[in-house]
Amino acid sequence: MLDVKRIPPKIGYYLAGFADGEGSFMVVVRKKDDYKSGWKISVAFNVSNKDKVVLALFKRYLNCGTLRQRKDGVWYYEVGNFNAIVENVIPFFDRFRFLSAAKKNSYSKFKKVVEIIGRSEHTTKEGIEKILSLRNQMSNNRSKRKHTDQEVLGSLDEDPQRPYAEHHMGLTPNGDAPPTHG
Amino acid sequence: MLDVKRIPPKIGYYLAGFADGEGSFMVVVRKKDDYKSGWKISVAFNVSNKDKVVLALFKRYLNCGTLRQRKDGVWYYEVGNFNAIVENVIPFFDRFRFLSAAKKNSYSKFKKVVEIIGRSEHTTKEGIEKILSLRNQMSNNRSKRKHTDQEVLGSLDEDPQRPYAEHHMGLTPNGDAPPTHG
DNA sequence: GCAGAAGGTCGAAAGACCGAGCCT
DNA sequence: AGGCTCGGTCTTTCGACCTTCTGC
Repeated sequence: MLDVKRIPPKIGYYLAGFADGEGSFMVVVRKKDDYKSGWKISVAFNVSNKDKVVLALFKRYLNCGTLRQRKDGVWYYEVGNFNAIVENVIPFFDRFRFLSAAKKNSYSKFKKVVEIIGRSEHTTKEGIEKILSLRNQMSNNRSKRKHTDQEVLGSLDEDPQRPYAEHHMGLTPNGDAPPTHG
Repeated sequence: MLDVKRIPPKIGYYLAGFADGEGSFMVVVRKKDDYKSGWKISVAFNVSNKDKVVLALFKRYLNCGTLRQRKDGVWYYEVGNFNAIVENVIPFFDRFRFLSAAKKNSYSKFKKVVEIIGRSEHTTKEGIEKILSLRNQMSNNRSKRKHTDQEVLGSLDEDPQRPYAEHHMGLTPNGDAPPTHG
């Protein structure tokens, strides 16, 4: 757990102000065929800038995340590790709070999604429905998304035990009869 | 003069961090035919954002400047008043300092230009040369500029009494012989 | 079956400018 | 003659996404 009391306030508030303008809290929804539900749901925090200095301060004081240079030359700081989001990122921004309406909004929705994932409900239909709803309420929604709610939720209605039931009815992968439990 | 001691540090550092990412210090060079030198030189500070909240805090705590909404919907905070730059903006950012290399650079160059203008040297050829040089050293230079150094400096070499001397050698605008001083 | 690191990219939101016009 | 405000807009930097790969 990040000890926010050890962070100099002048650094903390500065980074919070910087993140208010340049940062982004994301709910990531990706199609993954090897996932039971077919969807990989995660959260991430990122800040990008041409200048590396402030991003290095984020890495240092949040004590987590990765710093890389993108192909386009822009420096990119990102925390995708769920435990680090819970133990470091959230305690930081709960101490050094956002002031803009937009960031307050997306951050509070982000935290609700984190709670759902923390209870491992992001693998259930109900959890995913809640997460998609929260994602839609986020102010940073730019509608650049590839997968609509309908696409995600529709696929969840299928029986996960027989994902290709429609196409492989009555067949097992190797053509043999299904094994019994005995 | 802005009393920076009265600004809550948490607000001050937050705004400095925000300005590090979203703000801009500008040296403004505009063509003005009714100016003696033909060029109007000034400085300005601005911050823009879709969200109005933080910009309103700038106006409140810097206690100067204008806040407006552009045609494209983006909110725009700007300080163009020279006295306010000297009495409010600079004391603020001298107290709540920038951390990124890029902003430190452009801010220090900006202050040097302010000093030159403060001594009223921006009306002399030497002053304008210094200002253009500093403008070129600024990290926020995006080369979007309309007027090149050559264009500005070249026009300063001309005798203001005979602005088209090079092209009208030996000719007066009406084709008559040049008038004598008598 | 799930998570994280790393790499890549579109397009809107910013920055970073300019000119007119008003005021003194 | 010069300072400031308002109105406007071009261009690039980002925000906000996506994919693949690796590991257990």
